[in-house]
Amino acid sequence: MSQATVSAVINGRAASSRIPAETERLVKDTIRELGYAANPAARSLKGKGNRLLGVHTFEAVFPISSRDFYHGFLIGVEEQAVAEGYDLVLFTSTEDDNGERRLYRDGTNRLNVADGSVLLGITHDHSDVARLSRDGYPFVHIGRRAVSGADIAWVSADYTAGTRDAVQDLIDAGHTRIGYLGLTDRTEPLADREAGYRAACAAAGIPPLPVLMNPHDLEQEWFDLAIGSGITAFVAEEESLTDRIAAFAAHRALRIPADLSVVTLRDTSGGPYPGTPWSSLGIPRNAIGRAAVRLLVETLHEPDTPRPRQLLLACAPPAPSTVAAPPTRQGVS
Amino acid sequence: MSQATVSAVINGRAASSRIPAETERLVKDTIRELGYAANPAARSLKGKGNRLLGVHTFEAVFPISSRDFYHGFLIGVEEQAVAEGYDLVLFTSTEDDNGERRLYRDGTNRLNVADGSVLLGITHDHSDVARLSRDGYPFVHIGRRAVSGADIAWVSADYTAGTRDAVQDLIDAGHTRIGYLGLTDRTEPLADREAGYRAACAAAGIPPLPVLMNPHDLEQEWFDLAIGSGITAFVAEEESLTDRIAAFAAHRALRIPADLSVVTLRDTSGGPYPGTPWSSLGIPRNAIGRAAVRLLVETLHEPDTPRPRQLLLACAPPAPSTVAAPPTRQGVS
DNA sequence: ATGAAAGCGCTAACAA
DNA sequence: TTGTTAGCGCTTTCAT
Repeated sequence: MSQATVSAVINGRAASSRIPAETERLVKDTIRELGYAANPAARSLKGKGNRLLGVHTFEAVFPISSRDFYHGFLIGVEEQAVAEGYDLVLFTSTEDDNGERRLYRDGTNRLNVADGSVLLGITHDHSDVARLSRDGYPFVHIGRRAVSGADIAWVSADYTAGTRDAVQDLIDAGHTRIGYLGLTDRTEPLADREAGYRAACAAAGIPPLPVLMNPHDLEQEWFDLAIGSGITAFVAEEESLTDRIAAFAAHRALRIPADLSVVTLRDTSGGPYPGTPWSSLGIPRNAIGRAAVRLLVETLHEPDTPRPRQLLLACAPPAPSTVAAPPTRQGVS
Repeated sequence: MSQATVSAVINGRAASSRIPAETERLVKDTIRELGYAANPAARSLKGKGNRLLGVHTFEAVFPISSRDFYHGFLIGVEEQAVAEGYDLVLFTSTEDDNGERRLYRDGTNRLNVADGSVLLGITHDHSDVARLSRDGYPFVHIGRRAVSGADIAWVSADYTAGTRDAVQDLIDAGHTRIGYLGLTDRTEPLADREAGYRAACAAAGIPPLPVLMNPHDLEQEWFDLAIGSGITAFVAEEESLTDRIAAFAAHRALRIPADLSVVTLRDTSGGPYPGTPWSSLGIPRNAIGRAAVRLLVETLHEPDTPRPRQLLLACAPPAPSTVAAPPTRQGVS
């Protein structure tokens, strides 16, 4: 009984290697008795992979801790990893001295310990991702990421369609002047939302009214002007923005949604009043996480099979909690 | 410039290998330029370790998902792993056909991919753990685990002292007949709690009144008997048990804690009434998780340094929400 | 049907 | 100061 025989048995190649059933049983029994366990490092050195999937978050978060934007994705990633029989590596150690999470550090690409990785989070430094792609390392990004010169695999919510439909609903409800509130930081997912807004406006022939500002720069004066100009609904990229609106509206005794409709484009638990959650675009985090892992594993198993490398998953439409028909204008009706 | 030179530079042995600073810079620059990354499988084959710490949960839970008993431990584990510069492997794939999570499966000990592992959860099958210990694999168990013939490293809350003190507080409040409610399943952590209860009773010279039953076997009749026998306080191992007590007490119009004091020995978010949480023993989950990783990493770095391999961390004493002085008996005062 | 041997990419001892 | 070389434990091809 040689090394080769044992290897064949362990790898289920007993039959194809024409090893007699008796020998196979003997090997298995001996393995059990001795407590032998194949060294994963050695087999992975031989190019067999180690059934490890990495998870890398660009922002410095503890992936496990719950109250986090990324947590929902992670659950999906984990569920699918279990289903595929992979274990998960949480890359938590990749923070460099500047507090940024890097993929490469002093020559060692940490991700390499895993057969493939799921990347999530925003980074403005696309160079690491580009390099990863150049190096041929298998990865899937959660969230659309455009990196010039590289065909990045990603899975994202369809923010464009989701926003378009949400704005369309406002239009259907009778709104004709709909404000769009965006952050100054234009990452892909935010640009997608804005594009959806513009598409809906264009289709309905109403004017796009986008404002890109950081929440703390928004002033009551700006709000009063907007309302004065006839805006009856706001669509905002984030809760931090809608929260400002809620405050401004309260100052002017405007009720949400009776006097003003508000939709946020990232799902939240908060709302303008206790018990009233914001109407918000639902992000299918779990499904995205699962899809990312599925895509990654497929790529790992059959690298050469052509397959779509970018996946868009539909958003859940906003509940109508802070959306209503525009108020009937006094003196107009 | 040879392989050895590069290796020395990467491993920070440039100085000790007396490699000129110029060569070192050249190597580093080239590394950066080429995007070279040392193969972690190969270095770990060479016995260098791969800075991966495993996390294995015996119960079939998704380690990441939050509302879980284990989540608090996991956060601690993760925080300390980050601090020590290790990445985490979540072993999610170790479920066998019977739905049990095994350490060994068809000859391959999955844990071996990580330099060491943190184990958590209850298993009645100690054989895997015993074998792991015999094989010399470095691991730390979260929760006390007694495995005959093996000196298991573990970190646990000091349930014995915590329970003792909690019962002592009841005694100090004037209770002299204190019921103990336990599950029929006697795992180490539960046995520890019971021991603490018995110790407090013995010290105060009051009778220990333990009852071991599953929640659904507890009947109103039993409760009435207990109250009739003069019991004025219950200490229970779990919320499922105190919930039964709350129901029984409600049937007899007994108020908690005015008529009956109740303490649970595992922290919970629930309580007998909305807004009233159970007085419960606080488990320092985060600290336990951190301590486990610290112990594991110490063992990894200095296997031969003698150190305590079992750690007990103090519990937080119960808040007084469902604890009060016993009612003054009618006709006695 | 089984065994011998090469080599995966690295590290470290040693030779030059 | 740098290069050569022998493994680490496994898989796999080829010879027996």
